[in-house]
Amino acid sequence: MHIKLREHIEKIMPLTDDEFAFVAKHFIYKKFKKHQFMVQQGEPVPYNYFLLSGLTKLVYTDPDTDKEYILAFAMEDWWDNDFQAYYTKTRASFSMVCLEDTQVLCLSLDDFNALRTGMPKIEHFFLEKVMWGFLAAQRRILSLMTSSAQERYEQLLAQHPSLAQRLPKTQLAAYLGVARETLSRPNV
Amino acid sequence: MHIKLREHIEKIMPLTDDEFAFVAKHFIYKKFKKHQFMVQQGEPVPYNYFLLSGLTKLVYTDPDTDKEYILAFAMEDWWDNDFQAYYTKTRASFSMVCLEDTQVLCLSLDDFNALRTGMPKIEHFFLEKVMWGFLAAQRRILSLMTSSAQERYEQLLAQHPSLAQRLPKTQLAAYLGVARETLSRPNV
DNA sequence: TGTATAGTGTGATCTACCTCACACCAAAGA
DNA sequence: TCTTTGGTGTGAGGTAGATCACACTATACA
Repeated sequence: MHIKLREHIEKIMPLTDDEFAFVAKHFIYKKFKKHQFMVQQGEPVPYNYFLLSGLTKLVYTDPDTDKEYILAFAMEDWWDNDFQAYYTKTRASFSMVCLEDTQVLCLSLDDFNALRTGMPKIEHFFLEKVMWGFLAAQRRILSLMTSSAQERYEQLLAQHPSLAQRLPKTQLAAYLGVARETLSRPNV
Repeated sequence: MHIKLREHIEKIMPLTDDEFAFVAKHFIYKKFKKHQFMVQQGEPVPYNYFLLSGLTKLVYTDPDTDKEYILAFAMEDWWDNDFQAYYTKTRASFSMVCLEDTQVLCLSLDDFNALRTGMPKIEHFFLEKVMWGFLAAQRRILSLMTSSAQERYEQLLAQHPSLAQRLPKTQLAAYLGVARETLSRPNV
């Protein structure tokens, strides 16, 4: 079951068996059902999550309007979390919700820090991960500023066709920051 | 002159004199005049930049409309760049332009990699930096989705009053993704 | 097997914001 | 000193897209 984690890490940084054993023992396995909340807005965030299977969303719910804004989706082989709350041991600003049954490997902050100090190589891996996450976020900011709703929808369909198939339009709209109805309107 | 870099790094990770000497020798000093392009859209990006003083913008210019979209500002004690182009040795998608006379320390990609491998501790520093950059980007995405132009303007004034004073409204508007005129309209 | 519940399309308003256009003022450079 | 350039406010008109409302279909559940 941890084999997926190993493959995932070794895409960036090869590990000896001993090294991976050291990494693996810091993770614990959990499974969640569709609709379950892995992280709840307003609650502490004890773990960081690496998805083995399934599909999750990271979502901010406006307390006044109850409108949902989706910051990220995650599926197999992705990390997902309210990283800020996790990393600063504060309460979650977002919820992380299962859109399908989901299996994860969990990493507590203490274990994360133990990994970082006990095995400097792992910092290389996470630096790489976070850097690409940052660049993706920057592209999304640019896309929000430069592109129309329709264009952003088409970009999403082109870049993540699998996501678009697994998710209802309501969820895609909440990710794109547009009204659900807009995605059905005649294309200009 | 490198003292600012040392202070900057040591906010996150203390260094011995030897360690810092090793770090410092990978950087070279440069200065630029207001209006100079440190990075040019379409050109290679040989360096990463740590600002000692001054003010820069990272900007995407739409080739068709010539409209500017500002991804980031940077001032003293910040890093700024088209990181993707830098890191992948591809051509810049953005330009980096001086809005004031600016002094920087430059780090080539080879030197960056030499630092990372020669001194694993430095990965810790960059991981920390990039993580906070990622979280800031995520907050900006959320703000673009949830908040009106006026609200985003007020958030900016509240969070970065110094920036707002040093910059014309045209630049702030290009950062917020709104028309310049909107920032002058009666506040709702 | 029937009844909720989720997902989708479509029409009719409404509005925040863009665009264009122009006037005014301040700072910069010849 | 004059002239250019950069920055700002304000009006009028246009539009992408939000919002509200409803009908239709498919899936889940008792």
